[in-house]
Amino acid sequence: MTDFNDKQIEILQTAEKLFAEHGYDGTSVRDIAKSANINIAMISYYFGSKEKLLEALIIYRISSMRLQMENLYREDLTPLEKIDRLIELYIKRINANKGMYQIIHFEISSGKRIINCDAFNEMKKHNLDILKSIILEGQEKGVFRKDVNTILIPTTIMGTYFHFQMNKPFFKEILNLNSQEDIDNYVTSELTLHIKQTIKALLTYDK
Amino acid sequence: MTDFNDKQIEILQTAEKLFAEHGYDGTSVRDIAKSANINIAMISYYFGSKEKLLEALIIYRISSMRLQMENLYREDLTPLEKIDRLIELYIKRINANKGMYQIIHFEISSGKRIINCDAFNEMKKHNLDILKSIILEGQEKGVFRKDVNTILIPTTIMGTYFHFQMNKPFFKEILNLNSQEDIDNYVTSELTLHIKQTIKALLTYDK
DNA sequence: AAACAATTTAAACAAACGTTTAATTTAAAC
DNA sequence: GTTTAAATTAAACGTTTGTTTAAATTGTTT
Repeated sequence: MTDFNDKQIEILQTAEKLFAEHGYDGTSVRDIAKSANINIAMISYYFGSKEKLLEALIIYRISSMRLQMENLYREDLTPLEKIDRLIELYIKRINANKGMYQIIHFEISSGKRIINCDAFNEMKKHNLDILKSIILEGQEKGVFRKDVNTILIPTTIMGTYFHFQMNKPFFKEILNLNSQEDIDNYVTSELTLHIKQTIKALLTYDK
Repeated sequence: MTDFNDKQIEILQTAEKLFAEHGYDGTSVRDIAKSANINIAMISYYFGSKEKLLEALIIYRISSMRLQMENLYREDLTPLEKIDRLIELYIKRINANKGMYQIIHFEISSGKRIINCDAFNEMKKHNLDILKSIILEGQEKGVFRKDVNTILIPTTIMGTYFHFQMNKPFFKEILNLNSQEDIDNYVTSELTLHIKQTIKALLTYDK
């Protein structure tokens, strides 16, 4: 089911790029074909339809998006250090799958297109469980406060990241970030720091 | 420039709803015409084109989106209380303009469509200035820490809110929120609390 | 080399798209 | 009541959309 040949993968990657840039509806199969240097009919030939191409793309990407968090859970780190590492992993993964997230978020939030987000939800649940266990560990050790809404912590981490990316033009202006490289640097330094600082403050703050 | 008659406003509101639900490209002028019970030609007649309709919509909405933050700045509250009020104002306004934000975010982040987001950026700058003065006041009073990235605080507030809304299906499932009413209640209680708690922790936490 | 299936192509398909036209109805002014 | 402008309509415009066809090419097997 998830075995695609080189040609199919090339189409999937091209589609991913264009869907992320211009949206699903904003991208025509001719755009994809031209960008991938293939004939239009090849999309129907390999995937059946444009909609099935989107489904295939989501399956193709999500299956390889699982976080390598299991080892983190077992590592010999303090709860605070684990939170730091967790945030780094989150950002690293989103950065590596920026396009896919852009697509999924729009298609899910629009709610119109019926896409199989079960795999996506399962992944989120799994990540949430790992976070829960880390926080519980911190709470038992008396380092973390107990009245935090654990479920909303990944939301704050990812929300901050995405909202920054969404308002790139604004931040480019007020932070004098002229190139994409400047932005990437700001993300991996300042933004990551801000998120770490925020979550750690939330977890350890005592009123 | 910003004076629309009743018919135009009806079209604008219908377009706002559909654009927010299905995206700009996902909505046809025929969809809008049918939903607003008008003839297709009326859109060209009143606005010139579909793209100009979008521009008119953004002008129409953004001009009435200014926050009533000026009074907040002058009110006799502690910096912490002002932060609380600020967050409430943020969420209240986003809730009232949910559709517009959905549209703007997608169109801006896609970057393809050239829309006049100057007014939008000006508004954000203005809100940022008010936040800066509140934080400065808190810092001078010794209540707030001084090594926070003020610029990214609205990003965390709004990002958390939007990322929650984007993942509604996921939260519906794990939080047993069955109706839209349940979700709205969760937003105004739990989610708002979480955001307040997070920002206050970030501002007052001392390492 | 012949036969076969898999791949790739150009061309055509009907449907939907945004927009325009020209005719008609409604409203206002005189 | 006639005239003039604004509002509204159905129909058509030329493109672009996703998809299919049938022929041509390539690769593999015998």
